[in-house]
Amino acid sequence: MRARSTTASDPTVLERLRGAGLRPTRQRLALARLLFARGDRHVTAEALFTEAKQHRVNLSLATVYNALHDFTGKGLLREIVLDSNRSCFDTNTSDHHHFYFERSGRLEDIPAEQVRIAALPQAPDGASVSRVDVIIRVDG
Amino acid sequence: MRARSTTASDPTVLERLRGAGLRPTRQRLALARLLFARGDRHVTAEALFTEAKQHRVNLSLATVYNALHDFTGKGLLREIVLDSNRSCFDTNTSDHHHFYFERSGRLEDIPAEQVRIAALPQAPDGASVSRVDVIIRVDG
DNA sequence: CTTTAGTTTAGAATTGTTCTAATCTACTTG
DNA sequence: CAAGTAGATTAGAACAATTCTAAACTAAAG
Ligand SMILES: [Mn+2]
Ligand SMILES: [Mn+2]
Ligand SMILES: [Zn+2]
Ligand SMILES: [Zn+2]
Repeated sequence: MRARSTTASDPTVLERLRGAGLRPTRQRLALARLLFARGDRHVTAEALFTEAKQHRVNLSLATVYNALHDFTGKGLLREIVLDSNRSCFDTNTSDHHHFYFERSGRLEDIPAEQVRIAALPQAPDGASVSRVDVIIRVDG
Repeated sequence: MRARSTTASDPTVLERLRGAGLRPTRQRLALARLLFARGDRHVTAEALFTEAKQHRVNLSLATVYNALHDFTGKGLLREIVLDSNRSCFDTNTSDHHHFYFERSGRLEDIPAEQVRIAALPQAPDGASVSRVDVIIRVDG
């Protein structure tokens, strides 16, 4: 990992943070790299913190929480609640749902098209639906 | 509250506990009365504890947690996860879904018939779906 | 540069929940 | 009924996840 190399993938991550109106600090850049480097991910604050340490990124757990919340606030991440006592952040912010493997705690995406909601009771006056979460809990 | 009055509604609650294979202790009876007395409810451990205190029912928070988990284990309640950091128990154990009013934190039932799931990616080999949760998050 | 508003940090504090070990009690048996 | 016992309750300690605090830092603006 040698020092803090400004690799080829950085410009993208940097633009991403700037575009969201977030200062591209060393810590945020490092976390954004870990989060968005490859494909969609579902992470926990603690897991991301551990991963950062493994990559020799020095930051505090508080910063990981700050970043996850800031990213979520700017729409770069989405928070998923599965298990009280542990929140999970999803790098896939498009409309989709989840399989939740209760045994392993793993999450797997389900494309939005595969789920169709037939009808809905009137979302009460002046109330707008902000999101529909479908979580399919699986034993295996 | 004058002693532990065996009111008219007790027999039902008592049978309910016995039927589930749970000893009808004073604390469980009191909590079951609060929970099942009228219509479906969504409660938090802390909220139920507060409610019990208001009704001059003396028990500890640990007992509330124990009871909620025991009841859930026996199928008398169902646990809903909405908000990391707070689990919520539902006295309606039939198949149904929820509106979640993010502002107020209130939950409202949606009958199962009103939601239809079109298709599902193969629930991986040997894995069985234990439950499908649909949570419609509403702003209002 | 200098300034400043936003960010990070360590550690303390809070919150929700679970655990422990002692005490109690509902129910069985005699 | 009178033990006896498995199961339940309890206070308080312990834990784990998360948030807060206030001081030190730093990106970006001037
Ligand atoms: Mn976590
Ligand atoms: Mn917690
Ligand atoms: Zn996802
Ligand atoms: Zn419900």
